[in-house]
Amino acid sequence: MSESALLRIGELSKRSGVSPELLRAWERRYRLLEPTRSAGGLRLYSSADVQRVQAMQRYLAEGLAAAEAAALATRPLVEDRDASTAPAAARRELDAALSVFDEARAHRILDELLGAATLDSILSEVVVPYLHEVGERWERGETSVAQEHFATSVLRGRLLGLARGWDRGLGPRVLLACAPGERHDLGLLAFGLALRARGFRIFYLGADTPVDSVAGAARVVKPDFVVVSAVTAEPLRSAARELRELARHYRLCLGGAGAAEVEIGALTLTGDPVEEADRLTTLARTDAR
Amino acid sequence: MSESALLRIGELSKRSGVSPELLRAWERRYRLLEPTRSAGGLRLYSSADVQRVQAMQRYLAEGLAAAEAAALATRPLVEDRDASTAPAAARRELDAALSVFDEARAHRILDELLGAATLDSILSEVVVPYLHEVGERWERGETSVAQEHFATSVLRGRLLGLARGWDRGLGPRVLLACAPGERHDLGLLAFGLALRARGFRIFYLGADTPVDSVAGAARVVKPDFVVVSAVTAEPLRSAARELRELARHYRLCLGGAGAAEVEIGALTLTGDPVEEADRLTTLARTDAR
Amino acid sequence: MSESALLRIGELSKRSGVSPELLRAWERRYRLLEPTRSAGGLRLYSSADVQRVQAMQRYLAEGLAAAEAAALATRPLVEDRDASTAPAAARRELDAALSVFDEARAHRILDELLGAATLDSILSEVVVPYLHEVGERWERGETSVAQEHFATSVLRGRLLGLARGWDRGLGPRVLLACAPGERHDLGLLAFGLALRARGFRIFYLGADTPVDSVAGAARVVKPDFVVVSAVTAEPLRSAARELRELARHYRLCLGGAGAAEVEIGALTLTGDPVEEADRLTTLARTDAR
DNA sequence: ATAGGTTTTGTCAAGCTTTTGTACAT
DNA sequence: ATGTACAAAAGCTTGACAAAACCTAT
Repeated sequence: MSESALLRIGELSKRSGVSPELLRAWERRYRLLEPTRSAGGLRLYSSADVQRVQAMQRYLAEGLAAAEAAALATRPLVEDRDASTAPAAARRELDAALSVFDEARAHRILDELLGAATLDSILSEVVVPYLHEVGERWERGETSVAQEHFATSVLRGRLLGLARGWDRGLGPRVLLACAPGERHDLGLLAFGLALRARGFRIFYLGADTPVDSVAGAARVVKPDFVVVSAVTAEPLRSAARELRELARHYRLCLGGAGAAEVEIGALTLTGDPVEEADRLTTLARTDAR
Repeated sequence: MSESALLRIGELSKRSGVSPELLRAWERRYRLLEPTRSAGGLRLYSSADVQRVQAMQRYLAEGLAAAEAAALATRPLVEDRDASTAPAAARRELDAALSVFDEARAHRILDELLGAATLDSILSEVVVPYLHEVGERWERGETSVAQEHFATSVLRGRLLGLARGWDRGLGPRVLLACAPGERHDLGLLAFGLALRARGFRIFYLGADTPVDSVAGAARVVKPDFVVVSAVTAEPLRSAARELRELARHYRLCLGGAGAAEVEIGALTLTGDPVEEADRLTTLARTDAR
Repeated sequence: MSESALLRIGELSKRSGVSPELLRAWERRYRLLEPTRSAGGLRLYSSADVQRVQAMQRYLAEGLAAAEAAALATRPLVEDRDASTAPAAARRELDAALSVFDEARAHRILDELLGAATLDSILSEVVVPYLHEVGERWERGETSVAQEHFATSVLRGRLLGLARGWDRGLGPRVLLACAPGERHDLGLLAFGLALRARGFRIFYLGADTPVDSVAGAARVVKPDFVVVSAVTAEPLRSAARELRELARHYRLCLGGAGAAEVEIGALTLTGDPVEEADRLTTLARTDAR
């Protein structure tokens, strides 16, 4: 975009789609814009002004009142740097600690993260990406099983710790299990935590659970949703028939990367645990009506 | 106890399937329920009331007369909190809670135990016997995989929670891993905790770890002891050659019931985790001299 | 989603699906919402309000009466996500619970913390700061003796529970005692726990212990380190002569804020228990060589 | 189980104010 | 370009109302 070019009000209006009158009104009422003036008194807008107008429009589109939108749009934008690079840095540090079996350091890093960020962001920006990374390295033969086991065990301990008491309360019940043969349960655990943060009650069966066993648990727990997850499609395909039967009695969702390629008429939750938790939340909300 | 959600009579009726009139009758006749009242006089039932109604229904289903059923349902559940008989009772309660997927109650029981007893005694008198019991029931086909998975997951979470940071300090280093193919890691975890309580530094790789991977980890960790464990003999036999090789470089111990029948010239730790931890402690102590 | 934006009632209504009239009714009747007002008197809702509305809807969907749902939704429950994980928040909650003598809630908070964080971080970011806070409030006369006693005894119980069996094992022995006249032992207790987490064996004599008594215990225990602690300098000064004598036979450390101003040729550990525990660990490690 | 009265809770209306985009005169 | 005016949309308060859910007592 053009850099330090100064725009007159007509041009700004054309670019932003906001009428000149309104631009002036925003300036007068909320001090949204701070144009310099030409010799003859014409307003000359800088690129900062352009950005503020765009921000203003975004906020308005979100439904904020003009006064509120303006307040946010004029707010000096900083912070970012920290918030955006911190997770990546934390992930690297975590990786370094875990790959040399330094559990204490890993815990220190996780402690700091838990103190500084929301659980959601830790899950989707540290834990899940880290798991992916480990998985890829594993495929490339760059990680030993021992390292992977160690890292997994440390993380599982932390996540299960955060999970304590996640079956209490009043929200909808969700029964979670990995498909038979599936050993990777941490993603599902992360999903469970994200759901918990949204008020669901979680019942967690963990890795490698036969479908009939899930059904048995469901009869006791009476869940509103049942989630069966797998990283590859194979475990889900093998169990397709049983899963369809399960879907007749319960609201079944298939989770994990493996769910993308399977078609058995159940909701698939393939993406980021936190986002998928949001989806399930809205689903549950509309259901409740 | 749990959250102070108070229900009105309609909701309690819906949840229990008992008509409001009957609920009021039970209250009037047997004082089964003790609802508080709203400002306007509506009954507000606590979770204790909910439980009493459920108990009442169970007793009625057993064929007791209403008066009898109510008498039993209102009786405060006597907890023989006697510390000496506690472990057995706690195990039973834990079992009951976990087999109906009641995680919150399981945690309460474990919390009380941790508050009242030493970790050693909890491990050797509650956790380990409980694991055995589950194993046996599993062999007799009395437990579903789901129940076993659920129970295991809850316990693993607690034990890993207690393990947090167990690699720090000054004691001898111990590297723990299950033999390749071995999936039962909780016994090994318990052993690790018992060792930790004696000052060892623990490095835990968990279930199903290839021996060469253990060796790789050992090169980094430089442990004073390496423990490889299995519940049956088979995984250890299959890996016998590699284990012998491992034993040439490290002080190797074989753990778990499977170790009893294997002969590869390593120290076998077949018994109770706590006792074996004591054995290893004296060994390490004499070593140090 | 959106940042610290303030919503007007229409937008909140659109987002939550609750009519403006009802939102106002909930505010009026249950004080569910606490909007700020614009200059002209329009309601401006924060994200906290949004969350309360969502919680309210969840509870309603569960079948609770509106009044009950609102009561639950207004009270920031511990179980609700990040409250439990962020140390600062946990400290506030703990404070709130203890200052109204709600022991059960305090225990719940501590349970969750123990599940979610490392003991180290709990000690240095919750327990110790909380003790400081109580101390300051006490000086300003804002806390009653009863509150302070209650809080102290609840915490002491928990910490002692964690301390169980901390004298066993292989690590260096540390004898801990408060100086004669010193009644504040919780900091020392926290220090002991941090040491224990690093593999030391702890022998704890508690508050107000005469120095010759410490010496007597030391003859039996044969500690590698003796730590005498006090919050103010006075108790240490009064006992200076005896302490010097003690330092001739044992490796003596002075702990607590009071140690800063005393000069008797012993290592002083004035800072955060966890950091000081780390210092002592490296000291012990180099010693061992 | 029914009858007759009460509480709770969502909804609506009337009358007035604030906010905000747009229009117009200078 | 500026300043004022204006009107539609959105909100505010007060008060009332009715259906659903509950109460007690017979």
